[in-house]
Amino acid sequence: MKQYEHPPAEAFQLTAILHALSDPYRLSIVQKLSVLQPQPCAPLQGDRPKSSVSHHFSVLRKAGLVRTLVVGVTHMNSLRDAELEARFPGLLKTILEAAARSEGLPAQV
Amino acid sequence: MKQYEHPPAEAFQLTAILHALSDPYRLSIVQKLSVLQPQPCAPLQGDRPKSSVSHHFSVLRKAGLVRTLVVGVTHMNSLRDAELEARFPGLLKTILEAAARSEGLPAQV
DNA sequence: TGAATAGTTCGACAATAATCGAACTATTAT
DNA sequence: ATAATAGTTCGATTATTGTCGAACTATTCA
Repeated sequence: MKQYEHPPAEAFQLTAILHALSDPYRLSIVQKLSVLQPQPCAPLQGDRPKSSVSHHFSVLRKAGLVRTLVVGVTHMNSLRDAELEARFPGLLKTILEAAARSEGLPAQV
Repeated sequence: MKQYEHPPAEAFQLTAILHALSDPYRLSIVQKLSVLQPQPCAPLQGDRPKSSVSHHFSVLRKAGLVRTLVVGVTHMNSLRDAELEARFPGLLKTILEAAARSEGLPAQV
């Protein structure tokens, strides 16, 4: 049951977090996790091949957004929301609110 | 006195904003502007060549973060903070606070 | 043990983005 | 008109990211 490395909260880098969330697919993963967590990778996969999904989760983990717990054969992902809140208060919540706002609008012309 | 194109606030894309701010140099420009605006490009230039600076300002403009007003020979930049606040409440402020927090810490090991 | 499941790692390729010199544009000052 | 100033645009180069198939690992189940 080998587990992942996760950076400690003190090592979170704002620019890495912003970069991680600047990808629409990764942002959508974080949005879905914010509603239901923890959750394995599979339901968040969309139509992408597993190797891409794995790559994006790795980016999210390295930025400190997601913690992945290996439980048997599935990898359970959750947001590190408490740690993020302690390190960068309001950041995740505000970005998630903004993400919710930018949906359901007429396609960007 | 030709002026720039700036996207309307309704067209702001969260992911473009996050991407723009995920670059440390651009983030530092936005930080400096938040303290003193409007401001020409030159004082924000650092040690970079003009063409790079120009590129980064273009990214910031296209994301909707910065408005550039051509005044005579200088280009005065300011944050589009009111419009950003209307479109994505709290976003810019929270990111700037996070940026302030992530400074003055021991180098990331 | 063997097969199924869930996801990772590797490696190659494509796409996007950053960097920077050189030439250019617009405005102001002489 | 000429020159100086402030910044842009172009084009080439490099660096960083994203994508995806194929092979691999770890765990569970039969």
